[in-house]
Amino acid sequence: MTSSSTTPITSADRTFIQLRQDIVEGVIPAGAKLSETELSTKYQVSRAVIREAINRLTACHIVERKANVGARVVELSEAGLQELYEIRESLEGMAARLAARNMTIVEINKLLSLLDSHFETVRDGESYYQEAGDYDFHYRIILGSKNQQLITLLTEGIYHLVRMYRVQLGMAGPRVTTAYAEHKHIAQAILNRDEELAEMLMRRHITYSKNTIANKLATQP
Amino acid sequence: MTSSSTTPITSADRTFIQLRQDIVEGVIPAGAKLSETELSTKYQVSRAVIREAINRLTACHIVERKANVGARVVELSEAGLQELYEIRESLEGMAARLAARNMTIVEINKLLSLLDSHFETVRDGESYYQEAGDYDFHYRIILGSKNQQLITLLTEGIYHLVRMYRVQLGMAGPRVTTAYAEHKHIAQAILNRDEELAEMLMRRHITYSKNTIANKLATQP
DNA sequence: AGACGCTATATTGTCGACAATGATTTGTCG
DNA sequence: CGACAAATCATTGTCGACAATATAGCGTCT
Repeated sequence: MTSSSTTPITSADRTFIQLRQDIVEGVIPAGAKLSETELSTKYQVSRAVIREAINRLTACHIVERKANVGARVVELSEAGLQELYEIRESLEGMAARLAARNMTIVEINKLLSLLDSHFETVRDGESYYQEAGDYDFHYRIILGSKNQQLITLLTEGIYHLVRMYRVQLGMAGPRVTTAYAEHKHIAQAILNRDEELAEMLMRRHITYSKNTIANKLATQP
Repeated sequence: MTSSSTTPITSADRTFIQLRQDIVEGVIPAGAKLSETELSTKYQVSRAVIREAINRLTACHIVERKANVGARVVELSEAGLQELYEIRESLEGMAARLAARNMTIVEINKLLSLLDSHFETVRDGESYYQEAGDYDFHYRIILGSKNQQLITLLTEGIYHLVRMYRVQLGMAGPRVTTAYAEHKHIAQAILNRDEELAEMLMRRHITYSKNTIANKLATQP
């Protein structure tokens, strides 16, 4: 996290974040219709701020809106997951490449020590790693790219959709330790300033990750 | 193009498209402040629809908004161009890869004949190619990826920013014919279903394109 | 004279009401 | 009895007014 404490000032910000969280966490289920009046009473704000929140959600591709009809939460599908992860592969691969180019030494060292601390939790058998740890790792590499547009595109846009898939499919499983090794390799490539390798490893890492989730989706849709 | 003629029904749609065009074309200059009241009188609509239009523009990264302060058109900079084209390289590279995988034979044939028609205009010395022709080519490959999220991300989001850079720097020059050859090679790779090569060629093509624009920006900022 | 604090002003954020559009229900006709 | 059409209803789109916040200008104090 950067030290810029971006406290949500405006009411629309709070509602947007709240709504997004409720959708990602599944409190509002996938495919549900978002009635503006209903939500305005539920969240105790005017319809205008609900409207703005919904508009921002559509920008993240978390909800879809049709003119004069209304907005619905997106449906989670095999095809959608495939598409999303193709984009992730592309974008985060580039992020890894740029991180290998632009991350400072101290940032890389912090990344490595982060992985070390992860290793301990993994060895202790806690599956804590999956959610927060994985997020931390990818987040730091994205920031390390120093590409502001890429950063906002991923962190504000795509990542919440990714989280939505993960949360609503109840991710867990044997992939944890494997992912740790892959993270380690990526960090090593970044340390070596090997852009090519960093990108390739990240792309493969994400492809593997996609297959894991796709299996979950196939077995328990 | 799909046959779905998405006629902008709502007033906010029209205003959004109009505003976006005015910004991209430079009628509203880069860095300008967007006063809501001012624009509402200028475009003869309520402040609410101007607000919604501006919100959509921020989603495209064409304008930036600060809470309780206002919205400004983004500034065009060397760094911004760099960032934008790194994203383009990544995303359109992936699009080319997916196009090689998913485009139908008839789509590929149409792409090739499109290039043939382009060749004639190039040989006749018309620089028409640069704007519309280049756009057509990339657009078809993006659609050919069959990845809906990628399609909207590029066509609704990033491409308008790219166009803004191009338009406001007055693109033209000797790159035209070179780009044609690159396009030809990419199409050939797609025809051969060579995903790897298609992605690589597209990435290089975009890198070259970036350098051309960067030179313009360096000489006549 | 310079800096700090306060007030005035302009702009954005929020709200409730009205208008327009789409969906539903009901009634009539074949 | 089924299907089509018209009217009713609910929901979204749009608007003007009010409240909250930031900026700018002025005055005062050190």
